[in-house]
Amino acid sequence: MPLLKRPSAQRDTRSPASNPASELPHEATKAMPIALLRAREALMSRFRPMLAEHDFTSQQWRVIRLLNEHSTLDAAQLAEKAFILPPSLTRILANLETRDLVTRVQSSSDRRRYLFRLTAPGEEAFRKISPDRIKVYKEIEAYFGKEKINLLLGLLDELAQF
Amino acid sequence: MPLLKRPSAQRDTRSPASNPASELPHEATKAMPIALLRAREALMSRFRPMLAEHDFTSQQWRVIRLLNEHSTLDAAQLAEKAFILPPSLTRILANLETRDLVTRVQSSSDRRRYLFRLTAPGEEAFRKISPDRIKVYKEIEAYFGKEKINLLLGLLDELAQF
DNA sequence: ACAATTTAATTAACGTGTTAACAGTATAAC
DNA sequence: GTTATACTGTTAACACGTTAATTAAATTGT
Repeated sequence: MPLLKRPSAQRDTRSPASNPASELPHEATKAMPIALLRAREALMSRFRPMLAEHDFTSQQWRVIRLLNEHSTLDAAQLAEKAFILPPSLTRILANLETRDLVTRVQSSSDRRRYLFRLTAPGEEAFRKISPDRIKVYKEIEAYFGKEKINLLLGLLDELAQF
Repeated sequence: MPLLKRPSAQRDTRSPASNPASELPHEATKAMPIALLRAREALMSRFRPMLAEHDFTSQQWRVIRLLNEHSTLDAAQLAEKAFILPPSLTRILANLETRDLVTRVQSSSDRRRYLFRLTAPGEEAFRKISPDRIKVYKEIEAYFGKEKINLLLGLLDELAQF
């Protein structure tokens, strides 16, 4: 991997075609967003087919999984933990309610808020998929190794605080 | 809007005593997909506002940037380099053509193929945005450091080959 | 108490992600 | 040369991402 050579590259607003691409200062940084995308896709491509067999998208599954862990959450908590924006979450929850996998109860202390929880079929769906999911986790760990995973996670967390 | 908070890895559905922490096997791996998402969002949240000022989405911009680097590409090459699926790319190119930023020419050797290139206004748009973009790259590097960026990139590339 | 502000969730509008199916063209098999 | 197969880009249908505006309820300031 090429390291940066000279700190005096000031006029690189010019076309990159006139400059050897590998020595441009921000070559690595420029590749980061897509590298993150590709890495994520490598993982998701393993989960998606197995979720699709049970008619779940990865986002729907994230909500199911969180409700299984915490039993009741309001929309704001779900949005934060699942990293899903409120408008998307509204649609996802409407979908899951229609399928009787999730129910909502209006909070009595703050009537703007709704508390969501899994129904019995929702819990059942979670238990049914969990083994497949764990199998994929094991494959990832076998390929990549737990130390690298933790190293990568640390870097990602630090970058996320930018 | 969403504040950052460490995911508290706590499962209270079973007694942890029967399963020591070292045997909670996939805690880290489980967090990877969202960690990748959060890291990417930290970056994109810097680029999006500045692109929006020029009426570009990040995907549209990726296409513009690639056409600036390679001058002519067909749809398959664009899809691969920009990591955008063909149906999305079709819509993006239609949008950019409507705005006279990109033109297409049917390949004479293979008439299924279309070669895309920037128009003069397209090149102008690229040059206009580039300085802002480079400023963000520098901020990222100042925060994170080039060594960590390259370390992270290496890990991401390796994970992407899973 | 009451108006102004803030907050939780939703709706609207548009662009993209994802899968499946399709039309037109090129290549391979025969 | 005709048929079968594979490939390129597109369309269709649905779900999610993103921003702005909206509704209803809580909180603050006075």
